[in-house]
Amino acid sequence: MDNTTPPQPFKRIFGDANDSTTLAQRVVEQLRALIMEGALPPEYQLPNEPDLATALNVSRSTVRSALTILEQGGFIQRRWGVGTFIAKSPPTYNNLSINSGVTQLIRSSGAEPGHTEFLMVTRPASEHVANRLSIEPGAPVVVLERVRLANQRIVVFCLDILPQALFQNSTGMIPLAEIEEYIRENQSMYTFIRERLGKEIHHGIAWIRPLTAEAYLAEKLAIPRGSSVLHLEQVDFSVDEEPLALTDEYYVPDAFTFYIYRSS
Amino acid sequence: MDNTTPPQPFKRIFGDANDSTTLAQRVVEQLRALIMEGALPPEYQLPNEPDLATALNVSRSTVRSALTILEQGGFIQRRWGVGTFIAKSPPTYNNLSINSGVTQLIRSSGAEPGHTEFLMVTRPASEHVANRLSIEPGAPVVVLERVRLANQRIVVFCLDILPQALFQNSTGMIPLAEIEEYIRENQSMYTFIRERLGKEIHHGIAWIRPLTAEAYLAEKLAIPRGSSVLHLEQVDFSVDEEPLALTDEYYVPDAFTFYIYRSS
DNA sequence: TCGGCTTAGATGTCTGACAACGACGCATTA
DNA sequence: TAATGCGTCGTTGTCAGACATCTAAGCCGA
Repeated sequence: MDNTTPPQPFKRIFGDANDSTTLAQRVVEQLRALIMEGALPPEYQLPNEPDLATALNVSRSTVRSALTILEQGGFIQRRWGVGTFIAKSPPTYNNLSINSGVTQLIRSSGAEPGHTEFLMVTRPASEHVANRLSIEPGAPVVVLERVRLANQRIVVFCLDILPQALFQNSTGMIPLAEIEEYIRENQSMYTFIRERLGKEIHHGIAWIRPLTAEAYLAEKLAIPRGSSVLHLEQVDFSVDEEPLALTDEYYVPDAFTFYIYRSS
Repeated sequence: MDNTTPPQPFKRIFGDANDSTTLAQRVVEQLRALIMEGALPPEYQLPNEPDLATALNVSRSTVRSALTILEQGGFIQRRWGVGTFIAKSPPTYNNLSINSGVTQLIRSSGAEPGHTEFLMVTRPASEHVANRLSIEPGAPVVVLERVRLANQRIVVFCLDILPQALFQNSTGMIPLAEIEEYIRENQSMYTFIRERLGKEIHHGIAWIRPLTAEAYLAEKLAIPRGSSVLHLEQVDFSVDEEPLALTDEYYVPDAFTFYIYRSS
C-alpha cells in the first residue's frame, strides 16, 4: 500500500570472488542485512524476480533460491501471483533462530557492550564438555569466562570453551596472551574464530532451560539468590559439522526478550 | 560411507491435487516426515537431484527448492560436488524451530498425553491479549485452560486463547460444547483449527523466558513454590499473518529438553 | 612412495519458456 | 444502482535443457 518509499540499494554481486560460499548465499546475506538494518521496511514490496535478478547481476534461479531461504527464515513473504514482500515484523537479533553472538545482541539492543571478570585459562575437558565437543575427555580446552555488561549493567555470565587443538597454527600454538588481547579489544569470540582461525561457524545448536541461581551464579550476576535465570548451552559447528565451540550463557531475567520463529 | 542400507519409499507426487500449497512444499513435507520418523537415517546419502526428481515425479527445480528449505531447517546437508546427506542429528519435535503442539511433543517423547483441570470459557480480551491477537480490547475470546500430563505426570500448564470471531461458521457460531468435545477427544488445538475452522497455521512466534513459580502456578504444576519454570508465550499466524491463537505454556523444569537450531 | 593430472559424478548457475494464481478493471445482469 | 461474471495483466511457481564448478577417487609418472 505505502510502497511509495522506494529505497533500493541493491548492489551488484560479482561471481569472481573466491568466497567459497555460493552465489545464492551471498544474495541472502546482502538482502538480510538490508532488512535487518531497516533499509527495506516491513511490508515493502520487492521488485519482481526478473528485475531483482538483473539488479543483483545474477540469474532468476539464484534469486529464487535466495528468496526461498529468506522466506523460510521469516524475513519475507511470497504470494503466488502477487509479489514478494518484506515480512510484517522480520526477525531481529534477539531472535534465537539467528546465531548471533552476545556482543551483537547487546549492540542491537542499543547498548554498549563491556565486560568484567575477564578470565582465560586452559584446563582438561570434563566428561560433559568432551562429549559436546566430540573430543577425548581430558583433552585440553581453552576456557574464557566473562561477566558481560550492557551499558555498565550486568546482563549475562558467559563461558566459552574451545578445544585447544583449534589454536594450532602452521607455526605452532597461538599464545593465549594474543587471543586474550584480541578478545579484550573486539569483544567477540565469533570474529576471532573466523578471522584468526579461518574457521566459519555454520550453525549452532542451543539447549535452553530455566535455572535457579544458587550462591555462585547469584553473586556473578549480582542478583538475589533463588532468582530464575535463563540458561543457554550452545555448540557451534563448522559447515562439515565439526564442533568449534561450546558456550554457556546465563542471562539475567528480563535483560533481553528472546523469541523464536517457528515454522509449521 | 555406510550407505549400504538403501530405504527409498519416495512416493510420486501428483500435481492434480487442489491442495493450495505449492508442489515444493508438498515435497518438503514428505521428505521431512520420512526423516523425522527415521525412514531416512542420519548421514544417509540421498539420490542425486535428477534421480530424486524423476522418483518424485517433479522437476529438478522443484526438488532443489524443497532441498533448500530442508537444508535451511537443518534436516539435510548439501555438499557441492559431492551429494546431499541427511544431517548427523536432524531436528526432532523438541526442536523449538518446529512449530509442533504440546500433544505431539509429548507423544514424540514416548509418553501418552493426557490432561486434568480441563476448563473452557469465554471472556473479554485483556489489553495484552488483544494486542497480541490484533483485536479490540474487550472483544470476546475463547480460553482453554489445561494441565497436561505425560504418562500421568504433570508436565505443563497450558492456556490457549482464540478470538471468538474465528468460530463464526457459515451457519452461525460453533457451540462451545462441540469444541470442547473435539478437544477432549483429539487433545489437540492445532488439528481443530485446521479441520474445523479450515485455517492453516503457517508459523508462530514464541517469546521465551524463565519464571519463578508463585503460589498459583506452583499448585497447578504440583511443584515447590519458588521453582524455576519455562514460560513460552506464542502467537500462531495464518499464511497471511492473521493471528489465530495465543498460547501460554508453563513447563515443569526438566520435563522436556528444548533446543534450537541456529543458522548463522 | 609421493605428488600432480585426469576423470566421473554431484551440486550450483544460467537461460528461456510456459503454467497457475491473484488483483483489478470492465461490461453485463438482476 | 449494486452485484456478478469475465478477461487482462503482472507475478510467482514449475518445467526443460545446458553448462559451470567443485570434490573425491583413481591413474600415472617421477
